[in-house]
Amino acid sequence: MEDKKEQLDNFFKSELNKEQYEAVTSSDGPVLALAAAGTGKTRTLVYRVAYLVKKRGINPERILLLTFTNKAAQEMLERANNLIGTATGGWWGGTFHHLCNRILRRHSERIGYNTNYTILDREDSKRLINSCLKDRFSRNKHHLKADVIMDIYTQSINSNVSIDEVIEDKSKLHELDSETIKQVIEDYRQRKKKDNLMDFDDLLINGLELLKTFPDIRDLYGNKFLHILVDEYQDTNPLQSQLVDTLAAIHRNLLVVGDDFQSIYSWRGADFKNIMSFPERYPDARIIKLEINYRSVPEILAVANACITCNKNQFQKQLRPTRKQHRKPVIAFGPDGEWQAKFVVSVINEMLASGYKPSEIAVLYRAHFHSMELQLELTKVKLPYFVVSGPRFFEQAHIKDVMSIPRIISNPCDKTAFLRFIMLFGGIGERTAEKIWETLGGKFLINDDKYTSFVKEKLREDRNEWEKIITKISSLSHNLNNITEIGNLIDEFVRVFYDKYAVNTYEDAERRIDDIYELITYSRRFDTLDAFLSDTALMTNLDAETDPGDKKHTHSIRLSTIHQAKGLEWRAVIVLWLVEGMFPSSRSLEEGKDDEEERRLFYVAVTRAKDDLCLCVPYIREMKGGGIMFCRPSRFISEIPQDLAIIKRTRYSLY
DNA sequence: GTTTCGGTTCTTTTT
DNA sequence: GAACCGAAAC
Repeated sequence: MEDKKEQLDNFFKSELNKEQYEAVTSSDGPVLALAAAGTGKTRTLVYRVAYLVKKRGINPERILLLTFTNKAAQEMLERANNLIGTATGGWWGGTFHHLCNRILRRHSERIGYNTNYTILDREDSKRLINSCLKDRFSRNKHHLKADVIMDIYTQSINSNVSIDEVIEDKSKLHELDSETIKQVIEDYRQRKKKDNLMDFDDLLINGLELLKTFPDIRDLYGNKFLHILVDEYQDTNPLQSQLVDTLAAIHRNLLVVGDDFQSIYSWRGADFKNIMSFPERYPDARIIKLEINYRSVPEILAVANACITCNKNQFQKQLRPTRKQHRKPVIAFGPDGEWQAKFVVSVINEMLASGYKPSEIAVLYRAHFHSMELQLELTKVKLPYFVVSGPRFFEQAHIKDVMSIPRIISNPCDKTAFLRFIMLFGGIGERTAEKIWETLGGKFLINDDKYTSFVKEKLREDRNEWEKIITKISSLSHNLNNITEIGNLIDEFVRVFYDKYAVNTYEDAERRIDDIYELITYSRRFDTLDAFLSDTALMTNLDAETDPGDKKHTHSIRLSTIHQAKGLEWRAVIVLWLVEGMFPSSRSLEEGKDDEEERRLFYVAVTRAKDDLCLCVPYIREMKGGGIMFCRPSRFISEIPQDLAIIKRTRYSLY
């Protein structure tokens, strides 16, 4: 027995460096791990989980692992399971939204919500705000945009600031009618409550409210989670940190991991000072610094270190290399986007020829549209690539179209879904759809006579198709939560109606129909309709979330925004469009904001690379009107000392 | 009064 | 490409 324990100890010692070991094996109480890029942050978390279960005998159900994406949580728990040796279920891991959803599905009745509430994604929320706007100003012109209102609302919530303050802040730029905005936001709030809807922010607010107002619920979860681990702590917003503090109040076994250099979500309310004030909120916290970088060659780290010293408001620390000298990063100057695309293709070809696998190469950029030319070029030369969530899978029009059916089945008060569904049929537009909803009395009842005759009257050529769908839905009404039946229903809907609709509406109907079949297959992983709906609503992207063993992932070059590259690494990283106005983006510098977050973003891009880093700097940008614009190289390029990089000009080869 | 269609404008980052 | 707006077509 003693032997085994010692073996276990030695195992952890041999697998980790001194600081990692300290974090992994720390006894109870709060711990702050400041982990610079590539210093084994994930490794530390994974081993911590394994240590708690294996060495300390903690039941996995009593460990909560909060991460930035659901995928990250999945991966970590999988790796921990591998370490432990046996697959253990019952883990609680995922995003803050995920956690809140899980809690709310059990207790939301306490705050006046049915437990089968529907989650609104951004587009849904926007539509709902728009409809609130219309209700209030039916005829009168209103110059307000739903986008603006939502932005104000979200910011106020995520930064924990009053709506007035947000408006005042914005009013420095544009005059805003604060009374109207507040009215519309209030309408929006009430509509959500009445129709049993929650937007992303509501998940956090309501989750927190549940914990704050009901001591029994707070104690239930406070007691349950013996250990709480939080990844990417530098990107938590006030709401999220309150959630953590509330949940950790009883046991106080809290391990947070983060790096202020990599805080890139301030526009979502995140503030890296949150991580720095951790020791004030937890005076007994142990602070562990991880600075030894295992990922990148020294030449890349030199560029990263040079970059971040230009930020004044950071807590200076150095990345210490462990790897051998390799070669310097390349900065490539050339004419325009077309050149860049061709150059990148030639670089990739060179890398593939020298033995790199496609999956070891990533192309990163500031905004999705920066990769347009490259995508065309890659397609042309038939290099396999995949884009990490341009338009997100579940936010595409055709997916939302078919998803509207399960949504109204799950929550008959979901007006947005109902309108979307009924307006697919020719002859029914916004006006008619609203009237139909009124006839129904704000709730979808499949066999309501008044409503069926009304719809039939309005329908033009799709009457038969509509009847078939309705019959199918009502035949299902006893089996509502059965996911297989729902899959069959969508299948039938496509065959009877949507296939034809798609062909008439979209150029790429075939691809879209394929997507829908993929969706049906995907749905079969879930046990219930409700689980399917809430998981998909919280999911970013089907590609990013499906198993990494997928062919697409192992044989393709990855194209992604830097934001979505967070936490990942590749042998070779190519960064596009390093010119002023694109990166840093001109919008981020508006309103007198400083450029430090953009620089942190650049730092994140650089530190993703293990062996090779290539920064592209075209000097001509084609504008929308067809004109061109000359660009200055990004300040992040100018800030790199000349001797740290190899400068290339207008050539199609890397070395 | 409604629906549909065509033109215009904008695309930072995301749970 | 897709959301929004105004004008033609039903």
